[in-house]
Amino acid sequence: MTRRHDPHRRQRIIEAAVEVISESGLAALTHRTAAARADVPLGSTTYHFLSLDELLDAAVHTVAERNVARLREWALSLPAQADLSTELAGFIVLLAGEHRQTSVLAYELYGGALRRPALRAASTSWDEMLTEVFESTVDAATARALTAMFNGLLYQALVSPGKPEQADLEQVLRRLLD
Amino acid sequence: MTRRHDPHRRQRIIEAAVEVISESGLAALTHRTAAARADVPLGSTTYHFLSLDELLDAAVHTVAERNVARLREWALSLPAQADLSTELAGFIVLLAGEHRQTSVLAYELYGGALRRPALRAASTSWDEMLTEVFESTVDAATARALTAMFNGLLYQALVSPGKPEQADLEQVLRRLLD
DNA sequence: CCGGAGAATGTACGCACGTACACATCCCCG
DNA sequence: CGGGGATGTGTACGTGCGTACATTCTCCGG
Repeated sequence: MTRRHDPHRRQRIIEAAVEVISESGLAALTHRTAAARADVPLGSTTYHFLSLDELLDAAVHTVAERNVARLREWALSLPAQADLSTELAGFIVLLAGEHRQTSVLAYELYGGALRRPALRAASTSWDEMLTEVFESTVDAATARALTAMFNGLLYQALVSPGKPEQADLEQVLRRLLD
Repeated sequence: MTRRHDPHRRQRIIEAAVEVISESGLAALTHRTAAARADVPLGSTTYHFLSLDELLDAAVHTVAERNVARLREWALSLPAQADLSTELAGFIVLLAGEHRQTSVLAYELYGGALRRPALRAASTSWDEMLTEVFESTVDAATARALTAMFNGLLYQALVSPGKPEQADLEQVLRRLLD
């Protein structure tokens, strides 16, 4: 039962922390919730992470990396002659639906980054990747506009009850892209 | 010294709570911080508010009302033939500069609203007022696009160090509005 | 003018938290 | 193969929190 030797203990704790903040939010992460989730004793989390902030940083960094990776994959999977408005509207629907939990956490991080510099890298890397992706298709100013608009639309989709309508989103995006 | 009778005690506590969350964030609001800020004993906050959530709700409601009022005032002060891109860029600079504290709180509320339904009304009312203002100038879909973009741009301005450049913002906004 | 209802106060309780630390265990290398 | 450093564990301490509540005070209506 007791896993006395566990070479991946540290990584497992980070993974547990990611699960906790994904499901229950940043405020829910404590040494105890992470330890319970990872099925390790309390002392283990304080041994591997000198402070709770250090654990939070590791978890947030992991989440940010995965978000950016997902975005990159999506961009690479786009058809060559794709209509950006259609594709982006579909991506928003996907992120607000199937990947809702991750997206909610992303915008919770957004809000938190305004007061906690440690979280800033996560939101910045997301914005930079968005702009980078868009700049391969449109000019720099439009890419910046699109990044801002994408974030605004995705947030609205997340905060509103019910599924967003892809057709509506597409129409709105066309105001900028057509 | 002891103010045994105070007809506006409840309102003063709400005001203190607004100050606390404006300066130090949502997480900083406790019965004790609010009481200290209002210069009343701890028992006073628990007497006037059955729970901390009730106090938080009152404070958030107050903040949301003021934000919406400021937005309405700004809209009414616009010159008749104003260029919307220029004016909006200036408004973003103003909100990210002089009114930074309030704006930071607004987007902290945005993030929090995703997990705490009690905060949702605050972010929703802001979005609705924005869209309402824009619809007096542009069509509905553009207004929605502009609301999303405005929020995205203002957030970026808040999270980035240094003052945003009004000319840059204006150029980005023109991608949608021209 | 006085009594009671509402307002105000101070204290206390129980809980969850971050962190520290003494002790147990394990692996690896000399 | 044995010892030492890294790893793992359980417990305890101090703090700040939300909340409850008995007590004191203040005002005002009859």
